Amino acid sequence: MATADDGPRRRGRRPLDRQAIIDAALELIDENGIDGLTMRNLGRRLGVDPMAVYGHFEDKAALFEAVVDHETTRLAAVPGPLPDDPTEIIVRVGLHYRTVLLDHPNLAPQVAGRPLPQEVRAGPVTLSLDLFRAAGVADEDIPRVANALTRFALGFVVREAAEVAYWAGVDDADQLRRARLAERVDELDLRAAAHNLDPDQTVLDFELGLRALLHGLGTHRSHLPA
Amino acid sequence: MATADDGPRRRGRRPLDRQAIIDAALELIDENGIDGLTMRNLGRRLGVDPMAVYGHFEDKAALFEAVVDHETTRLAAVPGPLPDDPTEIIVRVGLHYRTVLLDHPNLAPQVAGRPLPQEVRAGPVTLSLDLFRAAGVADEDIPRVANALTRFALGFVVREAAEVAYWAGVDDADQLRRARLAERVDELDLRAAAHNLDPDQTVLDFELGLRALLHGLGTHRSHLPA
DNA sequence: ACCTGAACACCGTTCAAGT
DNA sequence: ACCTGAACACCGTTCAAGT
Repeated sequence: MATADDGPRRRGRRPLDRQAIIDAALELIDENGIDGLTMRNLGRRLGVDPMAVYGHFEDKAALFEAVVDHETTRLAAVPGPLPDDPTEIIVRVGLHYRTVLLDHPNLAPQVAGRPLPQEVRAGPVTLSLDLFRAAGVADEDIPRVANALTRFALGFVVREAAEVAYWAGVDDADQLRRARLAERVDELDLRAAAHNLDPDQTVLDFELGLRALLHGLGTHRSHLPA
Repeated sequence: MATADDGPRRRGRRPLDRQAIIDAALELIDENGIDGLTMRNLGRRLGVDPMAVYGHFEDKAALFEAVVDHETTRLAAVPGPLPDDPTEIIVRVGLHYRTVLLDHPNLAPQVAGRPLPQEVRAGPVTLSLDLFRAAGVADEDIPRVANALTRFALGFVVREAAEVAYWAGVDDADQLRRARLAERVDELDLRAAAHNLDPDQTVLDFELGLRALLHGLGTHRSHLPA
C-alpha cells in the first residue's frame, strides 16, 4: 500500500515517462476539452510539479503534437480478419477511422486536420495504390478518389463529434446557452436532431454515405460537367 | 485628417458597435488563428481599452459565438441566379458553403461544428424537404441523405482548410517543425500533396465527390448490406 | 451610458536551486 | 539526471472610478 502522504495523486506509482504524460493529457482532454489540458492541471493529475513535464517534452506544443501523433498512429491499426473484396476493405477502414476518432471526440478535429502518414505506408492495412486498383479505380483517378474518401470519412466524423458535443453543451458553464439550444432543437425538423444524436443511426448514415460515395465514384470515370 | 495623438489606431473613427468588434475579431483570427483573438489584442486593434468590449458583449465566449453566428448566417446567402434542376441547386449550395468557409479558414472548424439553422429555414435558398423531394429522394431517406451531404460538404472543406493551414505551417514559430514537414512531403506519393494544395484541383475534387455522393445516394434506396 | 485602469486569479515558460 | 519553486510576461475578468 502507498503511504498516506506521498502527494495528491500517489506520485511515483508511475515513473513519469512520456507515455504516462500522454495518457494523463488524453484524460484531461476527454474530461474538459482541449482547454482542459494545461501544464498545471497535468502536473496535478500526475502528482508532480508542473515543470517536471518539461524534462520529457520541450514545451506544451511538443507535448500536444505527441498526443495527436499517438492517436494518428492508432488509425492504421485496423483490426482483422479483413474481407477479401477491396471495396469492403475500404469500408472497414472507414468504419475503423470513425471508431478511433470518437474514442476522444474532443481531439477529433486535431487528428483529422493532420496528414495521415500511416494511411499511405505503414500499418497492417493501408489505403494503397494496389487497393484502389483492385477496386477498379483508374490510376489517374486515384488521388482524387482517395481524397474524396478520406475527406468524407474524417470530415463526417469530425462534424458528428462536434455536433454531439455541441448539443450536449460542452462548456455548460452558463444555463443561458442551454436555453437557446432548447429553442433551436424545436426549430429543427428536417435535420432531425434526435436522429443525429443516436450513435446507432449515425453509424448507419456513415456507412451509407461511404458506400454511396464509393459506388458513385466507381461507376463513372468523371461526374464533372464538360 | 485625424489628429496625430488620438490613440494607436485612430479610435473614434468607428463608433465601436457590435459589428465593428466582430469585424476586428475576424481580422485577428485571420491573421494569427483562433489564439490571435484576445481581449487585449482586440482593444489594441480597435484603439480602445480592452475592457470597453465588455460593454457590448457579456464575455469573450459571447463575442466568439457572435463571430461564428455571423459567418454561419452567410452560408444561407447563396448568390443567384440558380439553376432549375434540384440536383444542380444542391451542388451550388455545396460550392457556396465551401467558398464561405474558406473565406476564414482559421474559423472553418468552428463554423462547421455548429448546427446550421439557415440551411433548414431562412435565407434565399434552403436545403428544404421540397428540394430533396424534387431531386427524387424518398421522404424517409431525407434526413439520412441531408446528413450525408451536409457532413460531406462541411467535413471536406474543414479538412481542406486544416490541411492547407498545416502544410503552410500555421504557427511557424519554429523552423524545426517545417523541416519535419519537408520530410513528410517527400514521403507522400499516393496522397499527392501538391495536388492537395492546389485550390483549382481541390474544388474539382469537391464537386466530383459531391456529385458522386448525390448519384450514389440517388440511384439506390439503400447501400447498406442486408 | 460608456469607457478607463488597477487588481486578481489564472496561464506557459525561464531559471537558479535543490537531490 | 531529474524534479522543485519562485519569478516573469501573458491571459480573462471584476470592480471602483472617471466622463
